[in-house]
Amino acid sequence: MPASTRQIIERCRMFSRLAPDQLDRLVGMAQRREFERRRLIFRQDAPCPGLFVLGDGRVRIYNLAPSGKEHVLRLVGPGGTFAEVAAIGGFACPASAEAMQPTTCALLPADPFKQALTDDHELCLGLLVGMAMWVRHFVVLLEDIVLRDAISRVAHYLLDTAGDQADEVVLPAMKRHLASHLNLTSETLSRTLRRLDETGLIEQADGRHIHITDIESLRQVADGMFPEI
Amino acid sequence: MPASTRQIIERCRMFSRLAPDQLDRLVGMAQRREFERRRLIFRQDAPCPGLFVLGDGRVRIYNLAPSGKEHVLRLVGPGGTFAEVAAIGGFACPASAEAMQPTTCALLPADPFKQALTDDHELCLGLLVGMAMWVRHFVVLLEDIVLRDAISRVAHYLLDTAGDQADEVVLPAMKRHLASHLNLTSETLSRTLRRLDETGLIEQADGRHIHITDIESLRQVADGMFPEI
DNA sequence: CGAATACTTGAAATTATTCAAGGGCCGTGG
DNA sequence: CCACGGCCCTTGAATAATTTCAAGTATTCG
Repeated sequence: MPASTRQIIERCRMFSRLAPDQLDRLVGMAQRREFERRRLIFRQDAPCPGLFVLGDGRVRIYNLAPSGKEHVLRLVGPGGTFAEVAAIGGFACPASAEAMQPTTCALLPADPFKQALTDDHELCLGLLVGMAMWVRHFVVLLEDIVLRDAISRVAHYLLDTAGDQADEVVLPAMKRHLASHLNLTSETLSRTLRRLDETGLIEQADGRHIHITDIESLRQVADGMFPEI
Repeated sequence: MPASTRQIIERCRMFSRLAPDQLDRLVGMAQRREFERRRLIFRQDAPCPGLFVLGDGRVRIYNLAPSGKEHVLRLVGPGGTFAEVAAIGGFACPASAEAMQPTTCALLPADPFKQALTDDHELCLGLLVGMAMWVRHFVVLLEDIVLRDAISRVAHYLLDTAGDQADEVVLPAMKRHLASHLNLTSETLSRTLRRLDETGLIEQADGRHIHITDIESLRQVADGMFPEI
C-alpha cells in the first residue's frame, strides 16, 4: 500500500520535530511525484524545483565530470530529503538525481517553501539543525575520501552502514555506485571486499548482504591498521 | 587599529542582513578572543565552545588522520565564521582550528547563541541561507577532489580564488596548506604550478602572488583539457 | 645574521586505475 | 521449465598518476 503525501511528510526525519499545523502547511503545498526505475528526477545545473521528500524507493544523487567520470554524492532512502540546499539557497541543482527503484516523493516547491521558512520560525529552526547534521555527515565523507586509503574507507563504510548494534550490512545500491560514492572503481571495491573476506573480517553472503565477523579488527582497519598476515 | 568586538560582528558576512538590535544581542553575548600565530583555537573532538567570528588574521580548519596525514578543510579570513555547524548542531568539533597569523575573534558561546536562534527568526533564517551557501561551496570542493586531476584542481582553484574580474591571485596560506586543502602533496602542487607557468598560462611572481596570463586556456585546463604541447 | 622552516626538483616506489576477459545472476520469452 | 541475452561483478596484468624519499635552495623570523 503506497504512502499518502501526508504520510511521506510525517515520516520525514527532517520534519520530525514539527507541530501538526506546521506539517499541514507543508502537506498543503506538496505535490506528489512518482518516478520509474532509472528515471532522471532533475539534472545538474537545472533550476531547483524545490525540496524533495522521499517516501518509497531510492534515489541516487550524483555528479558528472566533463571527463565522463561520475561521482555518487548521496544515496537517499525513505524518510530522507534531497535538493534541500539548493531549494533554501535559491541556486541551481549542484548535482543530478535519478530514481534507482520505482520511487514516490513529495515535492515542496521552492517558492512556497521559502515563504514557509520566512513565516514559520519552528520550521526554520528544525531545518537549520537538520542541515547541521547533514553537513557533519558530509564532512565525514570528505575526510574519509581524503584521509583514508581504499581498504580503510570500505571498512569504515561497512561499520557506519551496519549501525551500532548490528553486524549485518545490506548494501543500498549496486556495488559500482557504492564504489563511486567512496571514490573507488568497482574493480577496486571488489578486490578490497575480497581482501577483507579472505582475512576473515567479513563474510560476503550474497551480492547484497555482508556479515561482519570480526568487528574489532574491522575497526582497526578503518583506523588505518591493516593487519599484515 | 584593532577592530572592536562590535565591528567584528557587524562586518561578518553571515550577519550582514541583521537589524541593529539583533546585532546588539550578539554583541552582548560575544567574548573577545585573541590568538597568537600557530596557536590552537580548538581541537578536533573537543566540545564546541560556540561560533567564532573572525575579525583579523587567518584561521586554518584541519583534520588529522590516525596515519598522521593532515587535511585542510577550510581557510577562513576576516569576516568569516567557523565552528558554526557544531555550535548549531550541538556536537563536538569535527576538526581542529589553528591561527595562521595573530588573530582576533568574537566568540558567541554555544548556549546563548542557540537561545538567540530560538528567539530570533531573522537570525535563524539568515544563518540557514548562509549555511546553504557554505554547503554548496563545500560540495564544489568535494567534487573537485573526486572528479578532477591535480592540474585541473589547481587551475580551478586559481580561477575561483582570483574572482570574476581579477587575474591576480594572492595565496591565502602557505603552499603546503593549500596543497593539503586540494588533497595534493606540496611537491605535486609545486610541480603543477611550474607546468602551468612553463606553458604560459600563469606567471609566478613571488611566492604568494600568481598572475593569470591566459584565462581562457586556464579554464580549459580546469575542465580537464590540458593542451598537449 | 643565523637557524629554522618552506619550497623546489629529481628519481624511485606505490596505490589505484585502466584494459581485457570470464563468470554469474536475472528477467524475458520460447 | 529452460534457454538466451544483458548487465553486473570479479579477476589478472599492464599502466599511469601521485606520493614518497632525498637533497638542495630560498625565504622568513627572531
